[in-house]
Amino acid sequence: MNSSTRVDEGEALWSSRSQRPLYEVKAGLFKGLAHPVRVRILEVLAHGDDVPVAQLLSETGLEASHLSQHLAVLKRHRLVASERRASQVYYRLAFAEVADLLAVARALLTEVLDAARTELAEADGLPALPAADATRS
Amino acid sequence: MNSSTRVDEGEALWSSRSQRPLYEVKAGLFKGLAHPVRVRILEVLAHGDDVPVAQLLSETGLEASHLSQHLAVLKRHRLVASERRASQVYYRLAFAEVADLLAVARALLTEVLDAARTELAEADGLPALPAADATRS
DNA sequence: ACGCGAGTTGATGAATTCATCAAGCCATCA
DNA sequence: TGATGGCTTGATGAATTCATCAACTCGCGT
Repeated sequence: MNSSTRVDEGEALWSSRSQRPLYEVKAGLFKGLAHPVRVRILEVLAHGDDVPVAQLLSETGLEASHLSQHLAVLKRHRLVASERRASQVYYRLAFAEVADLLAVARALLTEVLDAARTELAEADGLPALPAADATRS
Repeated sequence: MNSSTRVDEGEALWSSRSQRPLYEVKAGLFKGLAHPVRVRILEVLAHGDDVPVAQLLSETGLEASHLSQHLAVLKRHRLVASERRASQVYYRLAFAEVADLLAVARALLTEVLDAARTELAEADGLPALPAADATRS
């Protein structure tokens, strides 16, 4: 990756004057979502609002620092927001659209996986299976 | 393009029996989208259907092999499909949902960028600017 | 003030992804 | 058939992202 043009990581998505082409910004957004742990976190947040880190910790079974790093990435991308109340920190999606994005992604995935399954079946001359539903998660 | 430990890349999204947790698959999808060039390509494809490589080549100004590599990534993720007619190769989105995803991403981005802009303005005690519209691309 | 629990930050080596350059295929045309 | 345009594939070093550990900050109870 071209080092001179690099303006990323630190500012992640927005880059002050936003003179950056939108497709770069968009790619940055996807990069922020491009990790299993982060997707998991967002999905948990998409369900219950204002989730304490402790809960994320137990639901994901991750080590605190590891989880925290990913939360930091999500925060840099402004996909989540956090608030400290008493001794605990609570996280939530920064925008409802984040949940929308996950939903659309799931819809697309359903298509893709389904098509792939069908293709494989055809290739093997097998009948298509009843297709497991991807309604949840 | 390593080969030993790699379980990814080759199968990208679906992994045969799909016993892989959905959030991993989803992360894989986002990974496939996580690059400026690939976003650009998808946006071009989202507009005109059945685009010849030559057009992508000129619209992006990329070197042929570079473009091709990204097209290959998109194809592995099954986001695009290609077809060879005579001497040229044509690409198109594999599913309409891909365009949906891009659209939702743009909507989210609008929110994020807008919020960020507002925040910055407030921090500087400046009045919010008229906000450039991100309707296109 | 001291000790802790709850999280976050920093540093570092390992694993991935990128960009580039050199070859390699496939049609089409001379 | 040999040459060419139009793409794709492979290989490799450079740049990034990840996972892990250790150190550190913030509140709260004693």
